[in-house]
Amino acid sequence: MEDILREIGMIARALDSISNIEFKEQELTKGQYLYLVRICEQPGLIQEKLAEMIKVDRTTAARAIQKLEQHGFIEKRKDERNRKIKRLFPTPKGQDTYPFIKRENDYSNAVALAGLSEREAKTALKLLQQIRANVEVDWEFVKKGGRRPY
Amino acid sequence: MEDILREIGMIARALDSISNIEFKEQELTKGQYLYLVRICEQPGLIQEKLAEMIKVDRTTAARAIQKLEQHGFIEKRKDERNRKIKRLFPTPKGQDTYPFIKRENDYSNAVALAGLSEREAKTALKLLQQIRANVEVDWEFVKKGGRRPY
DNA sequence: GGATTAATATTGCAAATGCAACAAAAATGC
DNA sequence: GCATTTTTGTTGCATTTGCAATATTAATCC
Repeated sequence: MEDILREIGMIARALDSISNIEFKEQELTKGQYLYLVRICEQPGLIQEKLAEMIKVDRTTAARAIQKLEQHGFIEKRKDERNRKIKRLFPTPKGQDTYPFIKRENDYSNAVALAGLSEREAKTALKLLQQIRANVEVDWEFVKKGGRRPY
Repeated sequence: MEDILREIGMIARALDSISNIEFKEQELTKGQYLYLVRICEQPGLIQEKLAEMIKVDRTTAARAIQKLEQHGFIEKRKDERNRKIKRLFPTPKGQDTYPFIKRENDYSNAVALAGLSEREAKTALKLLQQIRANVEVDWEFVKKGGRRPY
């Protein structure tokens, strides 16, 4: 059984750490870039879905989003149809920040894939998508209090 | 350019979240399992190297290790040759906890690889190892204050 | 050998993270 | 239509996380 967990953990922490350092220039504190890019790409998203996408606790997402709002990167708008939800939209400031984040992420991605052929990169993406799909089932199960048999 | 960053981030956060929930039974708080497994597998390790292995800030590692010591999972021993370093060793309690962590990690790994052939799993590991090697160069560079050109 | 630099460890702060608990609106069941 | 459950959002509290700054020993440079 190949142990891919540790590799994935190391890669994720290293890249996240790099991003957090580099995004300080944009006045974004730890983790906020994760939320902002997704809100820019899918305006109107609600925070519950965003937490699911990112795989983070609901309350963590709530506070990160609150900070983004306080610092003028995004705004929350009430929905007339459904008074329970608040839709998230980037402000002009948020939209201005987006290209910077995208460029940094693209660079990190290129660094990560260095030395791999086009074909290998495609394979990596495909395998990772499958792994992610597998893992998110368990994540939702355990998050809701489920107990895994091992 | 395939965007593997987000997939890796999602997978890592989901698995880490699952582990943190499941290891509460072992009285391990957030992240501590990462350090404990490695100390069990490489007794005598020093905390600086451990932080590098895990890809986490030195001070974060310092405090996680301090907690593990306070709760009796590991102990720090002074080195006679080099008075600068402290070597880390699991206590009997730590060693008792190790198999539980290993079993959980193995299970998560199996879940992650579900639906992949033996060959695909091997490929995934190989690609991830390469990606990790690529990424750790930049991590160390940026951690030391280096500025990446993007 | 003495001065400078690097490696290792620690502490002070400020901030993010996440569980528990709560609230309110919507969806579902009968 | 009403009771129950689910969805979505928030706040309190304890904890981890990480940057900056400091201390101490070891290693390197002339």
